[in-house]
Amino acid sequence: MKVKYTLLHQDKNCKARYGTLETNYGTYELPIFMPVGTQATVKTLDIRDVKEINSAVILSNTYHLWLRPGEDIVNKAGGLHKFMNYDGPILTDSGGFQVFSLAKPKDISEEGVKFKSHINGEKLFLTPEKSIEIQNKLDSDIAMSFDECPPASATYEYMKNSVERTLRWAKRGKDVFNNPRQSLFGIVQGGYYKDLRKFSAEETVKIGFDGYAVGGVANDRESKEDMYKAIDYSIPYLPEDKPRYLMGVGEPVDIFEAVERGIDMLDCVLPTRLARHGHAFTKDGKINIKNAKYKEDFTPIDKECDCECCKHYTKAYIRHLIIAEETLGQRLLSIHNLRFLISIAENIRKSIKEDKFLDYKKEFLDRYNKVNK
RNA sequence: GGAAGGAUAGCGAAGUGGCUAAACGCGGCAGACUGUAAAUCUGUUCCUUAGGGUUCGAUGGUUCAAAUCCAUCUCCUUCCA
Repeated sequence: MKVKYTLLHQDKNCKARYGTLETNYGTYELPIFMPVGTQATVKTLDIRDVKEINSAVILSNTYHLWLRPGEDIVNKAGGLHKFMNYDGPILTDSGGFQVFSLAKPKDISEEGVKFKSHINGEKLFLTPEKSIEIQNKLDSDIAMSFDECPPASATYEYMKNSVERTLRWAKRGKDVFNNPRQSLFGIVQGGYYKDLRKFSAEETVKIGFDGYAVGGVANDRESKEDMYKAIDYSIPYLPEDKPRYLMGVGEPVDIFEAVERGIDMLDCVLPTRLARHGHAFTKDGKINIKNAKYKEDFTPIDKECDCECCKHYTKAYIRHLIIAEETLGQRLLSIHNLRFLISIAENIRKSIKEDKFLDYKKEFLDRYNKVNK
């Protein structure tokens, strides 16, 4: 089935929305934070860990699975869900982000994008049709349109051409799309140019998708204000009855700012990457567990947190694990950081239903920023 | 008792007359990370009141100049008795 969004309540004081998303694997409340599992695994976690933290949708990546193990193998396994033993919704990114992270502007043509494999340097060519065909085979619940994700610093002229090409790619992808149980989301680009965001959003909606994403954000060390503007420039042109997904964001503060502007879904590698690098979110700000001051700190990372890491382990122990490069440390911190963001999303949903989103946002951020720098 | 090799910053290890407060690695201390080329990357790591000061086992020499050459001593490793 196609995912179905139902708007149940909008906060009286801002654009924050509470709703539900019906999927092949049940109905979930939005807004949600979605963990990233690029290579059919949320790094360091077992699928039981992922369920334990009350995760809903998880991400995977077309580009990575295309290269390894190959979409045909995943297809033979019975699709991505069976392959990775996950009976919840999966969203696959199209490889569009890899256009940003792996390809150079000169490698991008009307037909598609030339890549050099990050694994062995092999020359690869990915097109909108190919991306969709791979995603159809992977059999995720939500496929993403193949887009160019240009840096925020791109010139107006570059961005305009890119937006127009991404629209043509979106159309081409939709035309070959043929998996009846899968949904397809379009992606709004346009950087921080108001008119390009509007144009991109309106034209993407004209093509018609099951949901809409705001992309091209948080990829160029731009200011947070610019990033929030990009959302503001895009949202007004998106239909109310479709889910809105902000791609690749973010930090706790960004989740609040995005939801306040009408975003329903977010994903980010930050919680798991920070975890692997020894950083942890806490209600009193982000901490670096490797700091010497935690050497003899026998308290949990966040004593108010309900995750398996905080219930059973101390900072001193996790610090030891991370410094000794024991993978359990990375796993425990990943569980904690993901649970931290997911529980924020839970509280956000509750607050929107009570028209108290802005109160919750202020309460959370006042405390989070107080000690943090 | 004899022979050979060695002793360099917290550790390991380069350096064999000036460009050396001394490469590099580890360890230590910090920082970055936003649709994952990311268990990665960056900075820093003798003291300092920032002008300098004191270093390369110890002491004494040679030299304009020594971690680098010479002498003696101390300790370590290996080999021969």
